[in-house]
Amino acid sequence: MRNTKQARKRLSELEHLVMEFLWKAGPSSSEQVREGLAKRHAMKDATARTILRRLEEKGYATHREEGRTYIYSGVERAENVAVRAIRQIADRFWGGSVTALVAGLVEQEEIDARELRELASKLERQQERKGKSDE
Amino acid sequence: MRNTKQARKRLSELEHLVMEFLWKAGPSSSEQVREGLAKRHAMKDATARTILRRLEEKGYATHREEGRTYIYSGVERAENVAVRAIRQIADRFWGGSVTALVAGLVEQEEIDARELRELASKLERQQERKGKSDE
DNA sequence: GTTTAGAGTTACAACTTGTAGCGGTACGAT
DNA sequence: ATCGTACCGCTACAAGTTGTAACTCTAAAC
Repeated sequence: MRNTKQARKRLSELEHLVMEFLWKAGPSSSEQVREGLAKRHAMKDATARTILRRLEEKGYATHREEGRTYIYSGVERAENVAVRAIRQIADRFWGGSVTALVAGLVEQEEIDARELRELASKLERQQERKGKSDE
Repeated sequence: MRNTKQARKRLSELEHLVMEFLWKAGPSSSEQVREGLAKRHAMKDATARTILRRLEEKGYATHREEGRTYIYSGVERAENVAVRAIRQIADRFWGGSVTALVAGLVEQEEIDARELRELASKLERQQERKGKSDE
C-alpha cells in the first residue's frame, strides 16, 4: 500500500482551520466541527463533511464510527505537524539548521535573547529531571 | 473561494525554488534563473519568465530594466519571509507565542536544550554589545 | 409509516500551477 | 537596410485544488 511515509500534502486555509479545531476540541463529529467553526467560518454540513473527508484522504485525520456518526480526530499531534512545517522552513532558508533558524528569530526580534536563555535554562532543568527519573 | 484579503499569497513549489535562487544568487535575469535552476528543475525560458512575473504579481519580487533585460530581485530579505512563515505557524499551533514554539522544538527534539541555552547566551552577549554601540 | 440525521456520491465554478507558444521589437552583425 | 536573435508582453491550456453544496440513500427516532 504505497502510502506509508508520504510527504503529506499541503493543507488549504479551510482545511487548516478544521484541523485546528480538531486539535483543540479533540475528536469531533462533522456537525460539531461545523458548529464550532460557525463564527470563524460558516458552512453547510455537507461542506464540513467534504473537508473532513479530504483531510482523511490527505492523511491528516481519521475517523471512527460511533453509532452512525463519524467521529474525526487528528492522526498526529499538532506539534508534529507544526514541527514538520518548521523543519521545512529551516531547510529552505537556513540550510536545514534549526539552530540557525532560532538565531534568525532572535535577530528578527521575534523573541528576545534573554527570554530565550531563560526558557532554555528552564527546559534544560526539566530535561535533567526527566533524564534522572528515566534511569 | 474569494481570496480578497491580501496577506501575501503562498508560493508554489516552483516559485519557492525561484525565490531561493534569487536570494542566493542576487539580482538575476530570467535567463540566469533558468540556467541556474536547470539541474534542479529544467524549464523553457518562457516558463521562467512566467514564474518571475507571477512572483512579482504576488509581491515577492521586483524587477529593474537593464537595457532591454529585466533583472529580478527579491523584495524582502529571505529571513523576513521565513520569519513571517514561522510566525504563522506560531499563530496556528501555539497561539502566537514564538516562545512556546521554540519550547515545542526542544520538546520534539529538533534542538537540544543545552545547545539552545548556549546559543541564547551568545546572542544575548551580542545583543548587549550592539546595544551599547548603538548609543 | 413518516420524519430525520447523517453518510455516500456527484458537481461545479473559480483559482492555481506548470508549461509553453506566438508575435512584436530593438539590437547587433552583415 | 536587412535579418537573425534575444527578450518582452500576451495568451492559452490541461490538471489539480478549493470552497461550496445539492441530491440520494438508509437506518434510527417518533
